[in-house]
Amino acid sequence: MTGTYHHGDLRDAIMTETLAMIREDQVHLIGFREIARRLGVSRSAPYRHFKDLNDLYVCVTINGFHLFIKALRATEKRVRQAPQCLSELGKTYVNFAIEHPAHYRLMFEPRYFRMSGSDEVTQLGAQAFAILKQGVKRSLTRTQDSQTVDETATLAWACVHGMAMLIIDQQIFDRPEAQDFVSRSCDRLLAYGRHLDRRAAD
Amino acid sequence: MTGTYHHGDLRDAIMTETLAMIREDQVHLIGFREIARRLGVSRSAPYRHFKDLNDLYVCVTINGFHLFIKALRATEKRVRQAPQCLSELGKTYVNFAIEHPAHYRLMFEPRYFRMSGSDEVTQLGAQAFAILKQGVKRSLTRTQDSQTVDETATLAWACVHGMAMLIIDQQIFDRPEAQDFVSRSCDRLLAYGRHLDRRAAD
DNA sequence: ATGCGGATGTTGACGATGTCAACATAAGAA
DNA sequence: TTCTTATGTTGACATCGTCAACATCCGCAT
Repeated sequence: MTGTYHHGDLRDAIMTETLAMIREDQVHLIGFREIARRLGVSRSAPYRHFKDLNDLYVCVTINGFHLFIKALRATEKRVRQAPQCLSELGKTYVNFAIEHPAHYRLMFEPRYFRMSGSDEVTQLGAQAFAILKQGVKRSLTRTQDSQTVDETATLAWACVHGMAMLIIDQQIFDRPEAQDFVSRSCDRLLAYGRHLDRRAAD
Repeated sequence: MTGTYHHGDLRDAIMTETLAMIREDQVHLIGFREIARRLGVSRSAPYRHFKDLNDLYVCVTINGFHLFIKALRATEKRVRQAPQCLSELGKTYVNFAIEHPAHYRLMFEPRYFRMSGSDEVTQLGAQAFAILKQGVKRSLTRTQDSQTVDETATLAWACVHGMAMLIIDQQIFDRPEAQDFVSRSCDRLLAYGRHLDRRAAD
């Protein structure tokens, strides 16, 4: 922070730059040498803060999961009625991907970054899925069969994940349009769920 | 083919090896040097057959799209009744991903391979989507509004793509179990579509 | 205040990669 | 046969991730 020798907050700067590069579709350029160059710091300075590239990715991914889980929990608290809650969880899910595309990619496309697994990441992913599953379970008032709940939750996950990927990947829509699409789609899928739930009573 | 100097069918062998490495989760190892090593050929022999790594990926991807479109068209012909046809198209879609995971990744996760776009690939992707969209359109007997058709097709795509990704990515299920899940889910989503279609008549 | 230890940044080195150019060999046409 | 073209090989270069050795700075105990 004094002259120029110490950067002051290199660790944070590296993580921020990484996210920026992912957002700007420059994943192929990511590397300690390039990041260091952009931050005006010598090539292996990053090694003082991260064991290796994989470690950097894991750290940012964990941050992302914390943000994600926080958003899901907030929605869970905000909407008390079960079926609406599920639909809102879906919107929150996809909107998170729209608003934090770089984090989302790290979290759900780890292969894209040649990231190898981490117990903490696995566990956070499970936590997030548990929230979604809980939402499904509460909205299926008549069918509480565990296998059905699991399968429905997986299907719900597939739908929101698919929407998220298509939107941030191919940029089919721009922001407001995408959010409208997501909102309508989640409502439609919810209506479907309720429909099924009723029929399951037969 | 004679002694050992000429390989005989190097081009094909390279593409096959590439697919094998993707299937075996060794994308991080893919490279001309490594592939050449595995095929017992010198390091830059592949350059006689592909301009560069990106070109290799594009060629394999194009093959994949041809297989994919063929499978979709076959289903389209096999099932004449509109709504069932859509559901079957969905199953065909996801089953293709299950049976050709490496091709599917190349086709729908181009970023994963640092693959830069190609007009031919884009065009083949559009062809595939058109088939899906046609299936949606034919099954929405009362709602032919173009925007609704587009949006529904996109949602359908998101659902099958999401299923495909979750299955080949996280290997949630093994083969037969996955296919059952897909089959049930596509039927459920179809029932949903018909339900909506009926309500749209109001 | 001084001086020392740990945290942070730098430089040199190594093996690996993608790619190009120059060269070698084989297959097929004339 | 000989010449052309397709295919495979080797050498070279810039780049990358990473480690080890070295330099500089900050904060704390004296």
